[in-house]
Amino acid sequence: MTSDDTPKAPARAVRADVRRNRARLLAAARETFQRDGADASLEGVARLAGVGIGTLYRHFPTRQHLLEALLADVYAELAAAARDLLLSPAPGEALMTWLRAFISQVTVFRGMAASAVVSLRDERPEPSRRAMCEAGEALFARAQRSGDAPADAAFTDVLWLTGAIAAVTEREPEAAGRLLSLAAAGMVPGRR
Amino acid sequence: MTSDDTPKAPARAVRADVRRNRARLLAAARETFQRDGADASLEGVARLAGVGIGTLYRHFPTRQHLLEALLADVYAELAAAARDLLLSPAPGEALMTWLRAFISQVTVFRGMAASAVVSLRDERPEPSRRAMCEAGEALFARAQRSGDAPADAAFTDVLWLTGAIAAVTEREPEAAGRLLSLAAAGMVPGRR
DNA sequence: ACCTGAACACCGTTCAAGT
DNA sequence: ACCTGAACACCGTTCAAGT
Repeated sequence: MTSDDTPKAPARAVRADVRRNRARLLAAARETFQRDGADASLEGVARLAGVGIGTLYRHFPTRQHLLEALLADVYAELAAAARDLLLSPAPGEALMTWLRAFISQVTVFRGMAASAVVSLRDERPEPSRRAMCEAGEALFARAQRSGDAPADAAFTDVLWLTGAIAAVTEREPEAAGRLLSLAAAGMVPGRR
Repeated sequence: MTSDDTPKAPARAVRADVRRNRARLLAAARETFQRDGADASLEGVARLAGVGIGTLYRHFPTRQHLLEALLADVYAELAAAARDLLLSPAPGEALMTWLRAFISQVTVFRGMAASAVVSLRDERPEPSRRAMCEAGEALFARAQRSGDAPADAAFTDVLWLTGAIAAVTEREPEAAGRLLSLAAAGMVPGRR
């Protein structure tokens, strides 16, 4: 935030190191979690990244921090997808397409969806998640206006319910599709 | 299964011990899990039950076995509730009441609902769960016949979805109620 | 036949020492 | 300022010894 960048700051080289370590840790975590699930050994992640376990903890104090860093990329993509879908003509169809994408993206590895549900409950903003929620909410509000989605429902609940489906079906896309269709059409329609 | 019970079998006294240990373990697990959640230390459960850790493992080879033994009681109560509700006049209302009871009963402690979802996915019969599913299915079939529930939906999916809601809302009854209402009425009604 | 608990294995987490 | 990895703590699980 300093407006003048005097040449007394030699923090550049160090920063590159830190950033590279962070990137390596994220890549290693992605690879490890895809193979062993979100409960994989963090020691293994650090080893694959080529850093000490202490460095992992310095960057990501908890496993959930590491998982949310991976989710940030997913949320950014989903935000972009929601903005694109806002241009499509059918509001209900567009919302459904986006919810299917949400489930698909958030079940890249076992345990990721559960982590996403936790992150969605978190009160603090977190930029990429906030962007996704805003874009998704616009998509949902349009469906409400067109009468495709219930006027009295909250978008946060829609996303929560969709996350719940992702979390229980995990890597069974057909089952996820069935449960999403069921929740979309209604288990006991006509209920308020 | 022997039709003659010859007096040569002195297994009675031992059996009483075993059964008492099992009962103590279940009571201790219930108490411990209610306080610390389903991921509580099993060492603590054994200590509270007054038995060695080896005895716990002899009775329940995995944590999930222990949790499913606790769930068996819940399932038995839910089976009875479903049979009672089959006598009520409004099929849709009766189904909703039962699904609410399911969520409530299966969220007695943190982590119980996740265990229930796992147990529901299990292929093997398991008497009390089978009884609950049969009674619940009758309730659901009646709602389908009266046009309150979709004809093309499977009861196992309805229960799975309800379990998912229980698992993510856990000990927040208001949230569970909202998500259940949303899934009942439909997030995007008119979808197939 | 069942129970016990010491022993083993494994993992998360911290922090003193190093660069 | 950041990194390292040994050290500590804790827990799940087994199994030889006991009753």
